[in-house]
Order: sequence, then C-alpha cells, then structure tokens
Amino acid sequence: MGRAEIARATGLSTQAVSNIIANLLSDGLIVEGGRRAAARGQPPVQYGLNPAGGYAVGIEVRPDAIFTAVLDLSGQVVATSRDVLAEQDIDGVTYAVRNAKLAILKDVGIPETKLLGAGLVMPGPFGRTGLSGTSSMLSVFDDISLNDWFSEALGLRVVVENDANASAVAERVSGVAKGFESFAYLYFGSGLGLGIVENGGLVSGALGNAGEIGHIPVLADGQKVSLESKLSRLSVQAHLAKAGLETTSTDDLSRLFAEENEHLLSWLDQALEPFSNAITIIENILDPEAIVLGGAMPDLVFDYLIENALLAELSVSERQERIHPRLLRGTTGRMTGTLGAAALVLNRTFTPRISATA
Amino acid sequence: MGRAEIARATGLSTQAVSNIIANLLSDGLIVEGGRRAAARGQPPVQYGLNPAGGYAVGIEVRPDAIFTAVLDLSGQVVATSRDVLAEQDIDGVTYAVRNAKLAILKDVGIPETKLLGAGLVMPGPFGRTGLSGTSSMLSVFDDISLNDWFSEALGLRVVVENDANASAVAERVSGVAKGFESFAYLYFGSGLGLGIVENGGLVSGALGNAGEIGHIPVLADGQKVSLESKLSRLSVQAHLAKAGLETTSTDDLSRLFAEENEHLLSWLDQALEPFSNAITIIENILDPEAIVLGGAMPDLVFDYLIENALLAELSVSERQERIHPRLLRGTTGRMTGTLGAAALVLNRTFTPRISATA
DNA sequence: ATTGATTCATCAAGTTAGTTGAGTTAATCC
DNA sequence: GGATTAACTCAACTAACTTGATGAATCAAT
Repeated sequence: MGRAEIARATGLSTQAVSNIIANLLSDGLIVEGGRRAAARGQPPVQYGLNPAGGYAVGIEVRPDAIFTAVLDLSGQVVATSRDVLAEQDIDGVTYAVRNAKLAILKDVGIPETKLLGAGLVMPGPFGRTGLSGTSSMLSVFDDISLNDWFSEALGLRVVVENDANASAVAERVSGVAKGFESFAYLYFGSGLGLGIVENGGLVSGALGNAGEIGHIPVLADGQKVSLESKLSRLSVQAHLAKAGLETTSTDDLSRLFAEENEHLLSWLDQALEPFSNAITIIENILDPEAIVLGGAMPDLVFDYLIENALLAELSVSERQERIHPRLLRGTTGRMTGTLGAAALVLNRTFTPRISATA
Repeated sequence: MGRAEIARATGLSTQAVSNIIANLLSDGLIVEGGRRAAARGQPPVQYGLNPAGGYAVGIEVRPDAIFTAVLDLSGQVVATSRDVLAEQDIDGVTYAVRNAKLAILKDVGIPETKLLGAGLVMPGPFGRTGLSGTSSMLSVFDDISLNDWFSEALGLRVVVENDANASAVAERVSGVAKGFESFAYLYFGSGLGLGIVENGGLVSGALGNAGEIGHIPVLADGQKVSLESKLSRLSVQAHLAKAGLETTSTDDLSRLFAEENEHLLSWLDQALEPFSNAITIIENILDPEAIVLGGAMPDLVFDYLIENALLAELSVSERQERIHPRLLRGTTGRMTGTLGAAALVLNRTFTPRISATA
C-alpha cells in the first residue's frame, strides 16, 4: 500500500504515516515496492511487509516428541524440525524445549533479536477441571503459570495454547482461513477440539478451556453419547480394532480409505450424523464465516465428511450472500499444531487487543 | 481509587493520572470522595464515577410496543417508560423510537449533551439467513445499515443488538454477572437465544447472528428435535394449550407453578433433559464463568431448572476453584432487554475494543 | 506542447498526551 | 518530635501526532 492509502484507512494524517514508515523501514520491518501508476495523480510508492523483518518460533510438545517450526513475518515456513522428548516431566520438557529453540535458530541462522516471541502448544485442557482425568501431563500448571514458566525458560514473550486453538490460528495466518475474522476450527487430535476465532482473536473462555467440543452429548442410534466417542481418532481406531485392524498412522487410514475398506466406511457412516449435528450446533451458536476441518485425519476423510455432511437448512449460516462454503478443509497439513504455535505469535503482533488482565 | 493506585494499575505516571483526573473532574464524569487513611504515608484522595456524569438510553422495539429506559453511569435505572407501537414498518418504528427518546429525556430532564449514546434492541436474527422465515420485521436491514439508519434518526451513536445479547450485557452491567469477563446468557424470548460475553465483549459472529441456540438439535426421548421446541415460551404455551390452558403472560405461568399445575410440571419435566444437554454443550464449547438464565419466564421456573439440571460431571466447568455456581438466575427482571439496550452503551464506553471494521 | 486537475508526498511549526525528576504535603512509626 | 512512608504537585522535556503550505509526478483536456 501507499502512504496516502494507509492514511485514509487508518484515519491518521499522511505525515504521521510517513514518519511511521520511515521508522519501520529503518527497523527493516517493511520494504519499498515500486510505484504503481493507477489513476491520475502522482503514483504512490508501495510498501509491504518485509518477510525477513522478524520471525516467530513455534514449539509443539507431544507425548513422545518435540516439533519446532520457524515462520517469517509473511507466515511462510522457514524451517521445521523434530526431536525426541526423553523425559515427560516438567524439567524434561523445559530442557527439550529450550534445546529445540536454540537448535532451530542456529540451523537457519536467525539471531535472537529478530524473534517476536515463541508459541507453545500442548494438549489441553489446562488447569483442574472435571475433565482432568483426560488432561495433559502438565496439568499441574494453569495457563498463566505455564506462560510465565516458559517465558523465563526461553527468554522470550510466550503464548501457550492447546492444539486446536493453535491450528485454528495457523489456518488464519497461512492457511485456508486467511483473512477470516470469525470462524471455527474443528480439530481432530486424539480427541476432538474446537478452535474459535472471533473478530480476529481466539475465544478461550473463563479459564482458557473453551472448545472442548468432544465432550458434548450427541445422538447416535437413539443413544446419547459423547461426540468424541463417534468422531475422533481414538474412535476410528477403536472401531477398526474391533474388526481386527491395527491402524496407528494417518497414512494407514489414508490407505484404507483408498481401498474403500468396509470397516472405515462403516465408521464414516456412523460418524456422519454426530458430525452433522456438531456442525449445526457450532453454526447456530457461533455464526462463523466457515468451519474449517483439520488435524490427524487424511485429507480424503475430511473431504468425505464435507461432501456428505447433512447441513441443516435451518441455520444462521445458510444465507445467499455466502462467499465461502460452510465447510472447508484445512491446508496447513500435519505440522498444523506446530505452525499454529508460531502463528499465534504473528497473530498477536498483527491483531493486538485490549485485555483486562494486562 | 486514589491517583497513585490508578497509576500503578494502568502503568501510567502519577502525573499523567493527575492530569486525566483533572479533566474528568471538570467534565463532571468523576467525583472526589474523602481521604482513606489506610497504611502509612499521606492518605490518598479517592475518586469514583459520578453516576450523573452521563446517561445511556435503551430502546427495545417489540411487535406492539416500544420500551424505553435511561441508565446513569453507574448502571442504575433512572427512568423507564412504555409506548404503543402503532405502525410496524420501518418509518413507523423510526418515528416511534425518536419520540420515545425525546419523551423520556424530557421526563427526567436530562440534556442531549449528557447522552453517551443509545442502544436499540429488536429480535434477531438480522440479515438474510436460513432462519429468515422466523426473522424480525426489520429483516430488510442488516445490522450495519440498521445502525446507520437509527444513528441518523436519533442523532446519537447507536448500538443495535438482539434481545439475548442485550440482556446478557444488562446482567453484566447491573445484574448477577457484574464483573464477569466471560459468561453465557440463556435468554427465554418467544424462542431461545444465547448471549455470549467473552473478555468483556459480546461474541456476535461473522454476521452478528451468533447465539441462535434455539435451533440446535437436542435429544428428547430418543428423538432429535430443536432445543426451542422443548424449551421456550412458545413451547410451554403449546404444551399447555394441548391441555386446554390458554396462558399468555409470565404471571399466568407463575400462578400455574405456584399451584403445582400438572401440565406445567410435565412440561418442565420434558424440558429438563434438553436443557441439561444445552448447558453441557455451552459449557464445553465456551468455558464460561457461569451460565445465566433470564427472559420471559417466572423466576420460579428458572429456579426449578437450576435446581434440577443434570449437570454433567465431565465438563470443563466442573472444577474445584469455582467461585460462582455453574448456573445463575438473572436479576434484571422483565425489562432486561430494554435495560440491556442502555447497558450496551455503557459496556462499549467502559470496555472499548479494537475492531478491524473501524 | 502547454496548462490545469489530481494525487502523492514532504517541510516546518503547533498541539496533545504523555514522561521524568525534584520538591511539597500529610499521615504513621518509634 | 523527628524519621519514614506514601500521595501528590510543579516545571521542564519528549514522542507522536496534527495542520497548513509547498513541491513532485502523472493524466487529461485544450
């Protein structure tokens, strides 16, 4: 954009914009583009983000491994890596996280000073809740103290989130939800999570545990069960195990789908009604621009669900002026949680918000 | 609070706070309290909001009437009034709204200059959605143009919201949800709505139609039905009508409940399971501090529902450190929507937020 | 080709909302 | 009754804007 255009958009004077641009240029955060001769008058000098002006690290802590990624300001992936997680207690995790950060920075030759912050992702919910039996290994911490702890350990501003929320932000920063201000992201981890983005920011609830959609009651064959028991990674695995199929990886599922395996298809069949109900619930409660699907499922499975979902016509989401389909498949792939961790940092710096707990 | 305390809380210098306080005092927005001698050192001069420093008008448009209310800065009700709405088209509503505003201001002797803005409440959803058959009389407008229209008509900054959202804010500003940053409000209008407050602000979704919870599928006797068909004002009325009881007012219901009327009790009985399911869904998706019930139902009915709800133990809301019960009854009474309209204005001025659509 | 309209941008001075640091006032502690 | 503590004010300085005048590059009409 040119100076004058920015001034009109922001309500600032062109002079103020000029000053700010001069600062950002000398900080290397933006770069000058050419002049664009469009209409009459002097053509504006264009400015754009300098992707190399800053970087964000994302770190995903899984039960047995640590995934790390670095994104530049434009949301492009600079590097990813994977390390084993030897000890799963807090000290082991801290040690591994610190090493992972140092290693990947050294690898790509980015100095600490260029880092905007680090994002950390681990399975929620945090704090002590009624779900604590199913909770993460670090459940001794609530999200605020987790934040402080890792902030200290990494020497960086830190954002801690669960995998569903992080992935949602990944899709917003560099995936299919680019530019969406309000949307929902249905995340298939071992369970089922929901990342809620409203007005560009995450909705995290009173204690940061919003989006635990796996535990809502749904109807299946006249029985009331939890959504997660019908629609999740654990659910397929249990279903296939009953038929003697030991599947563990997403590739396994991909292969079974390609083979039109009857057991996988029957699982999909039973999952469709709970899935459709969940979509209706999300749409009517949150009125999102779209619902994005992502996580540990093959793309083909997502496509199948999107294709065959019974979308309620009686929904606030059914309207004529729709630009996007009501359901979309995420495009950030298998590292979505890790990329999301880094994307959280970018999202925070690009769409800051006022918070009561400053 | 004293100057120094405010300075510490905000991160500003005490000098800056002093300047700001001097301005606010001369604008009449705050008042000086006495000195409070607490610890050592010079006791601070206390300052507080001046309730009479500004006012907000709330206007609720109902099918046959216009309700108006004025709140002062502290959230206290200064006046309420009720006028008939003769013509239900846009011109008729505009005329009635303008008159209602002028009348109530004249009544209480508040000059226009003391007004912070006006809140307008009408039944949603706005814009064209899949629910448009059930939509409001002003459905030709979307929420942005509604805002502009009435802003022009009233010569004030205007906030337009649906009844559920407004009532939620009413409870936050001067009801049972005072001080809550994140909660949900289940509103019994003719249908059933959900007001969602996250981080002090309303979650309104991509097109402002979040919270249409009445349309979500729930289970009742092994059947899938819409929540609204089991739990709403229309639902009780239909249920009682089948038994030959013509009830129209909330007082009627109150009386029936006091009489332990078997038909009302059987309605409550069948509503309990869908209600409990809805609570579980809301809790797990939004992780609210509490869910507040309010709207066109007798208090006794709310109390009954709260008392008898089957709260899932497997919920993010089930935790030890809870300060409030998971379910609360709203305390703003029958005018809740109208008060909410005014409360919206107060909420906006007290907890402003950054918005992409400036 | 010249002139005027249109748009982008800068220069220089003024304004506003903050900061910093030194000094003043009023209470408690011992 | 002086030391200590905290709240507050005064005065000078600073950062981040605004305003108004001026210059620069392009297009369109004469």
